[in-house]
Amino acid sequence: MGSVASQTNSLCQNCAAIRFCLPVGLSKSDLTSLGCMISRRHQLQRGEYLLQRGAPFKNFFAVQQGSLKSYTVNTEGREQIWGFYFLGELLGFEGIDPGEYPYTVCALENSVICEIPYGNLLNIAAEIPELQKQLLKLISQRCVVDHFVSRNNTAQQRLACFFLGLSQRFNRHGLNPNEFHISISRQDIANYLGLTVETVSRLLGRFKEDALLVAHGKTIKIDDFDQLKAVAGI
Amino acid sequence: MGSVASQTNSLCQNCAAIRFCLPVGLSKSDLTSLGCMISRRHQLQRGEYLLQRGAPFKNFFAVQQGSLKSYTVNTEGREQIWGFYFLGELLGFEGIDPGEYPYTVCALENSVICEIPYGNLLNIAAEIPELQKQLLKLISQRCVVDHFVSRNNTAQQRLACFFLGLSQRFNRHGLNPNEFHISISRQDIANYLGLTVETVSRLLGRFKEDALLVAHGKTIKIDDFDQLKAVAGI
DNA sequence: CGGTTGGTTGACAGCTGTCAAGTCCTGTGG
DNA sequence: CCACAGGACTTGACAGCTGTCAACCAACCG
Repeated sequence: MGSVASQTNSLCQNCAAIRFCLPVGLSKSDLTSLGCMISRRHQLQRGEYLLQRGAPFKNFFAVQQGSLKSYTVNTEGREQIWGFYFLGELLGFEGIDPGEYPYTVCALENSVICEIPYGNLLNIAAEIPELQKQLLKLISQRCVVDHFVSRNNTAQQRLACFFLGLSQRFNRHGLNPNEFHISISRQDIANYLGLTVETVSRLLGRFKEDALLVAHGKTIKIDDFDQLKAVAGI
Repeated sequence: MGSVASQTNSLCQNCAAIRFCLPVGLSKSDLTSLGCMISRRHQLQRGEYLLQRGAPFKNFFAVQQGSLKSYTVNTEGREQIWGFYFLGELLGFEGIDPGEYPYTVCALENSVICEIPYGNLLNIAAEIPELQKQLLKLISQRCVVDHFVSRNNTAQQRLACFFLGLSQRFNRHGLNPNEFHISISRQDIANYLGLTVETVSRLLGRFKEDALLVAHGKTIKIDDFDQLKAVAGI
């Protein structure tokens, strides 16, 4: 797990996520204060860990580049994925109450992650109303994201919901909502949705047949949004 | 939907949830400030609505008595339950980002709910560090609660997880973790877990046979915690 | 007492998981 | 550039869990 000593005062100003991460609505001086909050930036290779389940809660993290997944392992040794994290998204706050992180987090691709000490963030958020608002907004957003796929849905509905949710998130980030690249394996998709790889694979085949979307490797191209929504049941 | 004009200055001081709701760690004067935040208290009969999906986000809510469920209805007319809310638990923050509540909330039994205008709460939280901390802690708690049951689990694992989670929450509230009363119907349990009533009913029968727990109507009595955890796979 | 709602139990079908084999992709090393 | 190895992904056969449909029982209430 690498890290870089950096000129923290410009960390946020030059970030690609400035329009939707924590800095939304901040003045230039407030932005500098926030940048100074960032205690370090983790540079992770694919498969490297940002944190381990049970580690004492100290920091929030924000994705500056790349993507991550969080997961736990149950007694049977099965991985259970909580969520995926993309550019500008926050993670770690589920550790506040228990005082330790409830999940392990690892990089899906080469990634850069900002580490923000929680205590400092609280202090500065109390002084900058816009930051406080945005902090809560991002947490709220995350809660909705993780409810987007319901346990009630059939396999087909879940998978459709999953892609619609991704599309929505990427769109928010200024990316193309119709075609995007994810570093998530079929296994991880299946796991996140509570399905098996085989089921996911079969459904992707069916989605392609029905001209809903094409998953070519890690590239997703949504061909028929309305139909996909219909299939998703939303 | 009824409401009571009230002496807001003492609202929090006499509440049964004072030790785990928002007031944790507050001085008496801070407590009064918080109490004054409460714009009204909703008194709901069973089945009455606190809010409807799509209503503009304005307030947080805290459960002062009773219990609630939040849910959406999909295009097929199927109810999809997001969560249940008990004494001292917060709800509504999922509306922050979208600017509207993403779910309908209705009372599972006769309940009393504190309404806390979001803007005011932010202002006061910025001034009272303990309140800010507790606010985030409660939100964090909720995020973990709703991840307690994984989509990966089998029906049996989900149901076991569900009761373990309830037990943990009630324990936190100073109630008996081994035997408790819930106002949740079998249908709502099934729905929350992504199962059918029939499956839940059958599993409850099996749990009883295996001496794990007895569900007599709405009363849950956990007989063998370790075994139940083993079944839950946690 | 009867009607209604909620809960339980049974029979059966179908979706999805399991197991297995085969194919594609990617990175590595010659 | 090619060959190869290993993993990721796809496809098929089959079984079993869970959903669906139906009937029945229990509790509650007018």
